[in-house]
This record gives sequence, structure tokens and C-alpha cells, in this order.
Amino acid sequence: MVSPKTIPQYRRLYEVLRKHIMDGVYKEGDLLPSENELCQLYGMTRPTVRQSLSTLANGGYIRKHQGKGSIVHHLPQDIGILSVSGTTSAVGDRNLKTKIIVKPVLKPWPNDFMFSLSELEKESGCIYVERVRLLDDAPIFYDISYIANINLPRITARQFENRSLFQILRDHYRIEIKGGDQRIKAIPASQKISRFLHLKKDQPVLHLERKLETNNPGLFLYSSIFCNTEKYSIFGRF
Amino acid sequence: MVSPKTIPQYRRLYEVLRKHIMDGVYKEGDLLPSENELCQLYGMTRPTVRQSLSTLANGGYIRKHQGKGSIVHHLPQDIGILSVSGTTSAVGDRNLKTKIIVKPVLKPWPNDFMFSLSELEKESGCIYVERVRLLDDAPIFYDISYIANINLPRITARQFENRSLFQILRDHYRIEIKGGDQRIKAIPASQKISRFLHLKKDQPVLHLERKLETNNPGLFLYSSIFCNTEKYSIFGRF
DNA sequence: TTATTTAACTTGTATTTACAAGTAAAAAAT
DNA sequence: ATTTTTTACTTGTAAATACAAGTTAAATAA
Repeated sequence: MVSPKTIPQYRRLYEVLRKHIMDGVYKEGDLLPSENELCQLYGMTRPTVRQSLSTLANGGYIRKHQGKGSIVHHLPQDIGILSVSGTTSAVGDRNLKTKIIVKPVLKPWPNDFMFSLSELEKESGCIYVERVRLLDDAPIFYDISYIANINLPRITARQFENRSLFQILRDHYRIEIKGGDQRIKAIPASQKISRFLHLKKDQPVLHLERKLETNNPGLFLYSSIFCNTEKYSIFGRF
Repeated sequence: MVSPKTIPQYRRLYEVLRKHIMDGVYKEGDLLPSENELCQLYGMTRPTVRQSLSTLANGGYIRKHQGKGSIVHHLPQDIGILSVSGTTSAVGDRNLKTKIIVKPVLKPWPNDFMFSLSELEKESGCIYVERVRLLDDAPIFYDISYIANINLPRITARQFENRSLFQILRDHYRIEIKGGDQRIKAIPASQKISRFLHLKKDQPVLHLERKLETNNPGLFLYSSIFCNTEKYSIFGRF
């Protein structure tokens, strides 16, 4: 595990307010305390408070209105996978199960990989995982993850079942996801995909190709996610 | 038209840098001038410069690295419709044409509308437009837009052909898009959609349902976009 | 009563100052 | 030559202050 570095004040306030919004202390449409009130409540200055609030606004938790205040935004009821978070945080409190299809193995990169790779990545080979995510016992996501084998000792031996890949990377290797790119398509389900997602062949499936950046420059996490959107939508906010 | 209000300094610098990145003055991987250099160059203080840079970073134009500097991020080659901007700005310099299928008309809202509506919106009726967007002469988007008829005089009479709806709302009604929600699904093309997008029936199509917020509280712009993703992907950054 | 003005809030923009923390290259020591 | 240390940069965090601009409700005037 990793020593918890000192957390900035603005980040602490961000987490507190975020939790309050999630827990319903502040409900949709509510006004947050004004910036000056937050200054007093939490003993910080306005620039610091404002940094917390603008981080919340960027995440879609609140909207700010000059002259009025910060208003809590409604929370999405669909699956918010478009944001940076992994599947685990995206589905919230739903009944989420993970089934490992292919345990983490080290192997060479596919020949026609969906993103271009650096020389270092190519040489290192990739750690490969295939998983199916079930929501209320229905298979919704089939995802294939790739990450270059750079400074990740013992990763193939770790327990993937009930923890997110993100969490393992953070806890054991200090790797944080900083951002990323994604491409989205609608494709017909292949034989393989239709089997995993309990669909008929050629039924429309959402395909996300993602390249996630980490705090380790040169280390990226790639994933190809196939999504059954018959029952659930993918949700995004901006 | 609208009088150009005074533009904040940080916004001006944001626009300058953004343009330089778009024009290739700063290329992918380049370091921007340091914050202190930008202060001197543009005669502002560091917090102001930092506000410009963090806006650029939020938009995905740069990534900031403590101790190193701000690095220009690569530009997407696909269609960036996941962000706040409309189709016009999303496709960049591509050859984009717009075909109006149904000219703007005022009519009642559909019975089973995709988003819930306020009483005021319901009473006002909606302005309805159907358009097909062509990229290099191939039909890619079929979109249906709805907006409540609140303080939008003469809008059904305006020229929609070669201007974005966003532009008309901004120039004539001072309405700016502030953010929004969207749901994404993969669906089989209906008869109607397949005809407009030159696809076979039941081929997979990307379906976006969007609710866009404006600076006018209570006024939203809704759109249902069907997208042929055979050739182009939809691109997003976060 | 009604309409207008004022005042008291709210967030937005901007300056100035200070130090912490991360990075990279130059300088020094081995 | 190689390794280590120092130094000079970079961005990150934080405070104190000031005024602008938008919103709302109270006070005032018609």
C-alpha cells in the first residue's frame, strides 16, 4: 500500500461536499452554502473554497450562477461510464458483479492495436484481462483491458475478482488515472460478444475504445468495452 | 445581433492559445511558454494566466505537469460530438453540409418525450427541426432538435441552412449553451433512419439523447441524434 | 396597491505575495 | 567517467484584498 500524502485543503472540501451531495444532505436544486459561509465553516479563504466548487462544477455535481449561488445538479440514474471513473464507480450502488473471462496474463500486443503504441510499450508486452460485468445479474459490459508491463511487479498474480483494476493500480503501484480519450461506435455483436452479453448475433452493441492516461508519463491503460444498451443507457455530462 | 460585452482577460488569453494550438503554432507534444513567461508576454498575473490554462486543460487542449509545464495534447481526428459544442464545431475543417428535412415549425411536444418537461415548457409548445448533416457528401447525422418556444420571436422564420442552431441562438437571442446531459445507446436503424443515413434497416446506429442547458434558466435545448458510425467514430476526451 | 429604487447579498475577475513540490540540467564530488 | 548534490527552473497550493456584475428582497416613491 501507499502512504497517504497530505491532501490539499481544496480537495478535502471537495470530497466533503461531494459526499454530502451523494448522501442527499444537499438534494437536487438545493443551494450550497455561499462561498463566504463555506470559508467560515471550513476555515479557508475564498480562492481555496472556489477551487473546490469549480472542481465540483467540472464534475457535474453543481452548477454555479453568478448572483445566486451554487446549485446542486441532479444525479444521473443511468450508467455514467463516459467519465473518467471505471465501471465500478460509474454504476454506483447497483448490484455489480465481475466475472473474469481471461485472468491477467502477460502477452505481446495485438498486431493491429486500436491505438498507436510507443516503442517502450511495444517492447514491454502487455498485461491482458478480459472481464464481464453484470448488473443485477444481467451481463452488460464485456471489456478487454491492456496495460504495458512497465514497473508492475506481480500484477498478474493479484486478485481481480471484486476490485476494480483502477483500485489495484492505485493501491499497489501509486498509479492514478489523470484523463483520457475515447472513441464510440455502434457495431453489430460478433458471435463472441453476443455470447458474453446474452444477445443475438448482429444486434447493436456500443463499442468504446479508451486510452487512459496515468500519473506515470508513458504508461497508459487501454480498454475496449462492449456494452449492451438495450436496458441501460450510457450517461455523460458536460 | 448583440453588443459584445467586455471579455475577461483570462478568456482572451484562452482564445489566443486555443487558436495557436488549432493553427499548429504549438504542435502536439510542444511545451507552452511557462506561466511566468505568459504573464510577461500578455501583461497579466499568474492566477489569471493559470485560469486560462486550466480552462484549456479542461477542454482537453493541454495537459499540465507539475515541474515540467503545459504540454499540447494531440487533436482528435474523429468527430468530437461528445463535448458541449454542436456538430459544426465538432467536425472541424471537414466538408460539412446541412440538409433541412423539416423546417423549423411550432408544434406541441411529443407525448412520450425523452426528457421530463417543466409546466412552462409544456404550455409553450416546441420549435421542431429535423436535419441531416453530411460529411464529405455522406450523410452521418440525422438529428431532431426541440426547444421550448419561450422568448424566441421569429425563430421559425430564420435561415437555418448553413448556420448552426447554436449560432442563431447566440447571435439573435443571447442564448449560450452552458452544459448538458446526454444518454447514449446503440440501436438498430429504423426504416426512416436507414433511409436518411443510407444504411440498411437494422444496422447499428448510435443514438444520442441530449438535454442542453442555457444561460436562460428554465430554457433547454433537446436533441435526438442518430449517427452512422461505420466510417467515423464519435470522439470524447476527459 | 403598484412600480421603482436601493441595499444586501451572491459569484466573477484580478492583483499581489509566499511557499511547497516536482523536474531537469548543471555543478560538484567520488 | 560515473554518481551524487545542488541549483534553477516548472506548476501546485494558499492567503489577503479589491472591485465588478448579477440576483433578490427590502425599502421607498408614485
